[in-house]
Amino acid sequence: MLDIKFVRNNPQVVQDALVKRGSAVTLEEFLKLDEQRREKLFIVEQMKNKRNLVSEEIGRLKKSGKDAPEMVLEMRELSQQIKEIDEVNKVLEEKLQRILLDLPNIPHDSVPVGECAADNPVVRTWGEPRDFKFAPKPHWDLGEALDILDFERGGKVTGARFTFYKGPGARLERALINFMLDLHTTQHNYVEIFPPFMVNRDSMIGTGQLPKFADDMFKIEGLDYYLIPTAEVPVTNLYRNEILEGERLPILHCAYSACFRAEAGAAGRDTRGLIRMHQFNKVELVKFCRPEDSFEELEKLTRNAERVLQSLELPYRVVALCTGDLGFSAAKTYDLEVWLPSYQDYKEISSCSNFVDFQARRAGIRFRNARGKAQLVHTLNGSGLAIGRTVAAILENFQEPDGSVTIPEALRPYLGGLARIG
RNA sequence: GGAGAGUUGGCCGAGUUGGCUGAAGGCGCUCGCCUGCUAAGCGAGUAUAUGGGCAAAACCUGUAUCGAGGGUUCGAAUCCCUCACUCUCCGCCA
Repeated sequence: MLDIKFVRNNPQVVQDALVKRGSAVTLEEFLKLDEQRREKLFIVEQMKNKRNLVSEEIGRLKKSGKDAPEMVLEMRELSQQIKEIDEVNKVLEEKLQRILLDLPNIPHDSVPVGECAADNPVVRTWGEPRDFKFAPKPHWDLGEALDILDFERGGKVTGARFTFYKGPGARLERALINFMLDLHTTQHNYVEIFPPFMVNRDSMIGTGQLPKFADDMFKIEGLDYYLIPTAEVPVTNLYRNEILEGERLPILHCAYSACFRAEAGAAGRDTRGLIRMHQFNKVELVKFCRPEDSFEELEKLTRNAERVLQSLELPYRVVALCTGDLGFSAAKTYDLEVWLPSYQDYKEISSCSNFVDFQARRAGIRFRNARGKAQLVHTLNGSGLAIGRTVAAILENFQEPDGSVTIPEALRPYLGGLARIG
């Protein structure tokens, strides 16, 4: 959420940002409502001031044994008027709040201007896509042939975009989770969190999923709880409505969680394999830091996520999301894209973002600055990494002509020394 | 699921015959004084949000906030209703 005062005083800056994002939203309605609200607020607060003063006076008179029926009568009427204006104001406030909650973050100055993913500049590339001397298979074929992935039964037992991992496949998934958590906790100083996989509405609003993206989420029937689309939600909301001691910053957390996404609007995309599932596993990195440090922390966080791909010897590239492709809450985002032979392309496996104070304002996450004043923190997060897509990348990039798959060296200790599947 | 108790400032904890209580007292913290050092002592300060003064900072000022929402009242931390959460006992369960 943007600062209401900032929007009020810099409407053109906000409007320009909306245009750069490719949004057609205008601020006219907001500015009009805001003006109305402040006008009414000023009036009603003066009325309340009068009521407070007169009520005190009535109290004093009563204490000294006197009565003041005409004052009571007058105040009764005033209170009625206050109530009416308060109701009007409440409606105005709700409208304003809704508009504010639906406004996306302002892209940072360093974000390239562009319309869509095709405009995302490549920042750097690591590793070389392997030159296969045979026709490489897609991971879904490899997985089924090796009997480690079972999409068909996933469909039977639950539905489309669900799968079973089996035998060494299941262990590979588990190994990757442990490998990544160990890497980030022991090498990068993140403190591990194991979060709830369901959260309440306030948490979803805090990180920006609600109210705008309700269709992307699975909601628990009969409760105001949602399955988390990423561990970012529970972990960022850990400190919702708290004022943190400044010395604690930056706070670094990593968390494994299952992630649940409705994938509304993704019908027909990535229908085969592990790439786009309703349920997938992910290790997430989350940071809370001082405003002045956040862009440097984003660079570090991105490097931390890259380290996973490097350790697994998976070729990848880093792209900077352009203004048109930037997520709703983000001020700046780097995507890590891993090479997938089946796509003959790089495919997103991690998204690392700086949200500046956008989430912190929604979630009320603050710290005490040097002057002892409460100030909003900056929040960041990034996948470190998506597990399912990592499995896909390993299967495809490390496949052998006979259909077996070599396990990257770094991962073998987590598989009891296993060097090859199949 | 059944029964009971509770939810006040960074923390502890007063306040339940409604009326200068944004909130006593204590602890903690900050600054100052004092002091060979430390400790103790003394003094002052110490919430957040949102409006106005003003374009902004400092500052001044209004309003709101005692789990959340609603009600009664001239006036609610205090009375009433609904909900959430925490704790204890019972039941059930991994």
